[in-house]
Amino acid sequence: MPVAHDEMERRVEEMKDALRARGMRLTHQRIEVVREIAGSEAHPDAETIYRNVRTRIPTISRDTVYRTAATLVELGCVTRTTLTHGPVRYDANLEHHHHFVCMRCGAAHDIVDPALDKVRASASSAGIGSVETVEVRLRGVCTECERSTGTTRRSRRKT
Amino acid sequence: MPVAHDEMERRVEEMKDALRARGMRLTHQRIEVVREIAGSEAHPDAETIYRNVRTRIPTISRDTVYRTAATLVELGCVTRTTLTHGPVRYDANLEHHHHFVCMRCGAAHDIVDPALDKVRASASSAGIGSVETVEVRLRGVCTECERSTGTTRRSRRKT
DNA sequence: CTATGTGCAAAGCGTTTGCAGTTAG
DNA sequence: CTAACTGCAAACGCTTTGCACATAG
Repeated sequence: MPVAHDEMERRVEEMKDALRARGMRLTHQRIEVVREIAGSEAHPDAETIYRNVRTRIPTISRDTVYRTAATLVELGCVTRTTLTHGPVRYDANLEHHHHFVCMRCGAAHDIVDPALDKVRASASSAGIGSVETVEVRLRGVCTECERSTGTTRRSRRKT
Repeated sequence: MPVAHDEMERRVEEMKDALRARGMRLTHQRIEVVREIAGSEAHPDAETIYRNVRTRIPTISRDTVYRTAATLVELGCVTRTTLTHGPVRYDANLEHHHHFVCMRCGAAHDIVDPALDKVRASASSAGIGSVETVEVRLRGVCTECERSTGTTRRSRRKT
């Protein structure tokens, strides 16, 4: 499921501004990687970004994807997360949200739920440290995989 | 913080039984890896297990650690988790629990809190899939790192 | 004894890095 | 123009695998 057009454009402009503010050049490679990350809700990994951008810039290299993604993370425009084992995945949704991860296909869905946001470090965490963020991770089987029992969409290790 | 002696012995016996039940041999290498995983609450990675077991069996190889850990995961005695970026970490605590992860040193603490267990898939997740497990991840700075501001205990990438 | 497990070394995957040529500003 | 960026290839860290020897049962 792609990000709504307006939201995507907003994100793209924000990232471009951040790059410019750092005095970094807006090369067409960078712009396409930015568009790819900003426009996806699937928390894509570097390989997926690379594959998709390659349809537009066939000469782009994986290195540029990795470097641009790392830059966006540094700039705070994107977060890296390890939702599944295997490659790091990039998330352009900066709103506070939670995740549902399919144990069969590895697909990830954002979950925005004010009820989950209430989960706060309670007495149990006292003495352990100071909590800065709370993320709820739901694991299960996505509706798509439930329908096609047995078949896996992508070969990604579960958990 | 090590696991309580009795609990550790219970876990060790459970794992040995599971290995026997599968017709697998209880080699001294396997037993030491089992003891190491069962006795740690720190969610150690393969390298840490390897380093510690090596003090008892100097000739053990990393491969055996990986293989034994993989076997224990298959047998359901241990779970693999990626709490931080970097190496997979093993968790011998099968009780339902949550995690606090220090963003500075990467240390992980188990959190058992019935209040957190109440977090359930609410309306928001409807239509996404069927939820099987819920894990709450708290991120922040552990008390130890708060005390020694600036210094990091271990060099592990945060988040 | 003999099937299983071990250590070794080599390969695998995802990712990072040094370099020389390329390009945005 | 020239500093910044790219693509390449090589290196990296973590993990898995094929093989011949070693050992638990």
